[in-house]
Amino acid sequence: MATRHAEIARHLRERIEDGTYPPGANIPPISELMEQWGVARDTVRDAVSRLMHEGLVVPRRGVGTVVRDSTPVALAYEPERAAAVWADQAGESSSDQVIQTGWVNADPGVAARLAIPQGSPVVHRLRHQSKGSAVAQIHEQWIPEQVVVAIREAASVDLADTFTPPTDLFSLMRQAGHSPRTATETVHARMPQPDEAELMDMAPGVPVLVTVRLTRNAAALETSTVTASGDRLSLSFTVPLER
Amino acid sequence: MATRHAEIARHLRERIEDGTYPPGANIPPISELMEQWGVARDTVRDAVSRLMHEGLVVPRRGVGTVVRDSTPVALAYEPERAAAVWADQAGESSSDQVIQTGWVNADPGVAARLAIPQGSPVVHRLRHQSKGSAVAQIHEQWIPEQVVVAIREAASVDLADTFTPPTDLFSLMRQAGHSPRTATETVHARMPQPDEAELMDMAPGVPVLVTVRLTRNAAALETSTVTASGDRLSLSFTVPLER
DNA sequence: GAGTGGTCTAGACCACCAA
DNA sequence: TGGTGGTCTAGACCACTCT
Repeated sequence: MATRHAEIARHLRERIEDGTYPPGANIPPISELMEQWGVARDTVRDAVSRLMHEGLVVPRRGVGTVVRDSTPVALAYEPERAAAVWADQAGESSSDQVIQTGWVNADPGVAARLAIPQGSPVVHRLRHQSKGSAVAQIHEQWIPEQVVVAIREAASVDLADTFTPPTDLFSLMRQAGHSPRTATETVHARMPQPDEAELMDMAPGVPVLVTVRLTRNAAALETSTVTASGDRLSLSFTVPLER
Repeated sequence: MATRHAEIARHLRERIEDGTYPPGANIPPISELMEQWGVARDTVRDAVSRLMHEGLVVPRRGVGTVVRDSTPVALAYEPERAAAVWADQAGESSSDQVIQTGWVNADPGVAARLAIPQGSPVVHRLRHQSKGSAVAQIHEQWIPEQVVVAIREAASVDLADTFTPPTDLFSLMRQAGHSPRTATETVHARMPQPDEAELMDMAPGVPVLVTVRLTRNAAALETSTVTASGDRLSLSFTVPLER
C-alpha cells in the first residue's frame, strides 16, 4: 500500500476522470475528506496539492476546490497554412502593447543565435499581447544593429524608440533591403517563473510554452522568444513533405 | 510581508539564480533552514516544495535537495532543415519499440482529425522511443482502414500485426499510392499524468510537450501524438517566408 | 550510524467568500 | 456568520543514502 495521501490523491483522480466530479464542480471539502479517510488535515492537503500540481484542480479560498476544465486545446485543423500560426480558442478583445524598447548588449544566448560577438549592441523590445484582461503572451525580441540602422535609414523608423507595435516588422526589413527568407522556431516547455505566472494569471500546475525564433536571409535578421500559457495556446505548423 | 514559506522560497530562489547554489549543488538541509529562519519543519518543506514544482530543485532522500541543471535546452541552429526535427542533446544508445498494435474504433478526437465517422476501424500503434534506460518519447499513431488495406496489398505489410518499427511508413504509403504531401503539427504543453512521469522517469516540476500530427495528401493519411518531457526535448521547425 | 528528506498528527489561528 | 482553504507549530516515526 502506498502512502495515505497518495491513496487519497489516486482516489480523487479516478473520480475526476470518471466524471463523478466534472469540470467546474467541487471535490469534497478538506474537513469531509479528513473524516472519510480518518486522517489529519495536512494529509488531505498533501493529496489535494498533488492534484493541483497535476493541473487537475484549483483550490479557491472560501469556495472549495474546483475541478479544472479539461483543457481540450481546440483542434482546429486547416492544414492550408504555409507558416507558423498562433491558434487561440476565444477571439476576445486583444491588444498588443510595447512595454519596453531600447539598446542593450547581447547576452550569450542572443549573441549565439544572431551570430554576433557577445555584448554587441542590439535593440531589445518587450511586448505583451493581451486577451481580455490578462496577458496572454510575452514577446521578447532582439534585432542586430545593422538591421536597425538600415530600417532607420530606409523607412525613417527608429525601432529603439518606437512604442507603437510594429504593424509589420518584416515589411520594414524588406524596405531596408533585408528580406527575410526563413524563420526557424524551436519549442520547449517549462514551469513558469512566479512573475510570469502572476502576469499571465496562470492557474497552478500549468506550464508555459516557449518558442525561440530566428529569422534569417543570408545573415540573422532577428531573434525573439514568445512565452505563453501551455493550456491557453497551441502552436501549429504545416510542413511540406518532399516527394 | 508575505508568508514565511514564500519568503524562504524567494530567498532560496534568488540564491539559486545568483549562483550561490549552482546546478548540482545542494541547498541547505531542512534542519539548517529551520534553525536559520526559526520555523517549523513543515514550513521549510512548503518552501522547498514550491521550488520543486517550479522545476528548480529535486529533493533526494538521504542525499539532500539538489539544484537542477538549468535546462539550457540546447540551441542547435542549423536552419537548413525543411521539415520538423526532433532535437536531442545527448546521442546515447536509443531504441524504438512497438508496444502495441491492432485495430481499434476511432475515438472522437481521432475521428475528427482523420475526417472519418466516429467508431470507424483504424489501426492503432503505440511506440516507446528510449534514450539510455528511460523512455524519452511516447508515440501513438492512428491509421485509417483505407490506407492500411492499400499498404497490405501493395507492400505485403500488415500494420496491425507488425511489431518491427516501420523504418519508413511514408515510403510504404507512397508504394501504396498514398503519397503524403503535408504534415500539420500542433504543439501544446501540460503536466504529465503520474504514469507518464514514471514511464519517462521525469523529475517533478517538468511538463510534457505534446505534438499532434496530421499527415495528408488530398485525404487524411495518418494522425499521431508524440508526448515527451518538455526539458529533454525541443521541437524545431523551419518555415519559408513568402516574398 | 549519522544525516538526509518523507509522512503524519492534533491543534490553532488567519484570509477569503457567499448568503 | 459559517464554511472554505492557507499557514504554522512541535513532535514523532519512517525510508533512504552514504561512509
